[in-house]
Amino acid sequence: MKMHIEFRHLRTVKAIHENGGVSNAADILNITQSALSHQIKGLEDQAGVELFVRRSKPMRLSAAGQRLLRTAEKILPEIDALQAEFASLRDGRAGRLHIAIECHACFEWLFPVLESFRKNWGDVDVDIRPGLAFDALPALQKEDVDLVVSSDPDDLPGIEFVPLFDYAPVFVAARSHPLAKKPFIEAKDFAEQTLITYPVERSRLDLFSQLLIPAKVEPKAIRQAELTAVILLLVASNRGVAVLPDWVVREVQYNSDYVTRPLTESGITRRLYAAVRTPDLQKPFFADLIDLAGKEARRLQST
Amino acid sequence: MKMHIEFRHLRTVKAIHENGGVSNAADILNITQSALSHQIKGLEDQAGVELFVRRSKPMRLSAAGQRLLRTAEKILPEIDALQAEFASLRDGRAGRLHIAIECHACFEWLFPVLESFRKNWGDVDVDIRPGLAFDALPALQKEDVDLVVSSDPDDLPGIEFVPLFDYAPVFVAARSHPLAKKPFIEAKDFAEQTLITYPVERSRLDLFSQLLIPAKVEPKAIRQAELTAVILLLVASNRGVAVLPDWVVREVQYNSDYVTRPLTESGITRRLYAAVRTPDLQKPFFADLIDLAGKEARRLQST
DNA sequence: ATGAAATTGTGAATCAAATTCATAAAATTA
DNA sequence: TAATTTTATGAATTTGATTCACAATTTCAT
Repeated sequence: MKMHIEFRHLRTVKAIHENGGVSNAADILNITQSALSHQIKGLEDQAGVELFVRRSKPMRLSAAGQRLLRTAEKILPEIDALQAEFASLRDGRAGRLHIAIECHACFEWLFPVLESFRKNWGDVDVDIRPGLAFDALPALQKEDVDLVVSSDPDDLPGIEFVPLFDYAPVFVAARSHPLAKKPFIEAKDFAEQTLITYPVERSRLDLFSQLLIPAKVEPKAIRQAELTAVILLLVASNRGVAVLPDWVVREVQYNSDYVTRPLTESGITRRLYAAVRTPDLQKPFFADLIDLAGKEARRLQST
Repeated sequence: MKMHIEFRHLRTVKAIHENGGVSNAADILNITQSALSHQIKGLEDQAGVELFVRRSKPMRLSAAGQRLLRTAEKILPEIDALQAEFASLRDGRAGRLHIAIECHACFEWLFPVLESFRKNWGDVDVDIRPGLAFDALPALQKEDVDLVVSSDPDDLPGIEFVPLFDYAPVFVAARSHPLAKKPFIEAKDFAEQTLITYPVERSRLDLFSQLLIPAKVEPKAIRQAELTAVILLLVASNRGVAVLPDWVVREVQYNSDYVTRPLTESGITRRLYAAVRTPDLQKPFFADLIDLAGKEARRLQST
């Protein structure tokens, strides 16, 4: 015996309870009284349980019926919420914006951006997803995430790279460090240095991809630190040197015992992109986020 | 545009997610792949939202689809639980046993009965419902409660009165009370007494219905107390006299400064009944409760 | 009380929609 | 590139929910 409870049944039971009787419920539900009668009979037959007491005329819920009502009152709002969310998802007021950041320092500017974003778009499900920094772009294609902050644009089908802002990776060392005397830093200068980096593979560090790998230079040692503040602390106390985006160093002034120098005589410039699926660019809250990100970036640059 | 999400859709989405793809899901659900394809298309059309990403071949849930999955995983167990409860309700392992007690002192023996009952019948929803002591029998007929403990059997259609045990309402007074000298108490003895009773209408007190109303005797004063222990306390300190079931006085020996005397020379005997709806008598846990109640009553009587 | 009104139940007919069948189209794997 | 797997589609079929018409109860009013 297979039982087939459907939403229709839950709505019926709820309506009968709230309006006292099948006839009234039928009016409310825009359906025939006969239909409800058949419906209830079918449900009771299949459940093998009496859902209503028929002693008195406007019939009432039995104990089992009341149990069913409890479930109905738990489930129906859940579905209504879902419908509402789909509706506002259709007209662009709601959506999901799960962000993966390849650029390890980007928390710094992303956080304030998301704060103001949430004020405008309360129905958008915002999240930052760390831990998948490696293959973020495949995840973007698979809709596991919705936006990737990256500085390595790639020509992928269905993926758009929107420029956010430019920055310069700069050399950071303690004021007392020998290299602090140089006006700019070159690849070979790193050969004898202990380098402090974020704990990511070197191909995704600007210093390596732009300078050291092409020049085939290897630092004397590499030490890794998770947090920007810790890196700067280590640098200031002369445990090594680092390369960080200029705006990071400018923003996080925990300590002034270090100096910054450009990389190479002309300086290196990098560009940060927001990678999104092409159709998502139409969605208003994506446009708004990218707009906000640009503003925040400009604010940081001018500090 | 009317959208029609059904349980079928929730199960489909869940199956596609868990088995990776429509084909596998179709096998699991014992349905054609074609049916699922149509089903999904219909759902996406009506919801106006893309539920799946079709870039790669075993197709995957989109962001919106994942939202739907969350609801599915919340709702489906709810329905499964309901079905399970109906199933065990069918074969008599589960049910509801909401008890109304007209007899105010009956908490005393009912509580230990329910304690052991719960051990045998964990799936039965047991409750004592105070506050509707007045029209408990109509509530029984309407299935608002399932058992009424009463000492006034009535010939109602569909209601059965099962005898539980006999008891004698006895007179209780302080040892120093003048009436303590009498071997038994008569109606006229109450004329000059302050009577302490439970706070219920007098027609439902044994003393009035069996003795005072027929004899047209009115006590000098009436004072009400909620708890048996308090009544006995008041009696012991000579604030008045009371009439209580014999087993209550025997059980609750808070204080030995009072004596009991029979009402009338021959004593009054009353019988307590469990009123239930006739069909419920077939249910095994009803039989068990009545059995347990009898045992407990006998235990009390022999104390 | 007794007819009138309202409420619920039932079988046959109807109608809507879910599923199947038979293929095609597209993607993945060997 | 062929073979296999996965998904999509249109027409036919089947399922089952709803309506219609009317019967059976119960409640309400006078």
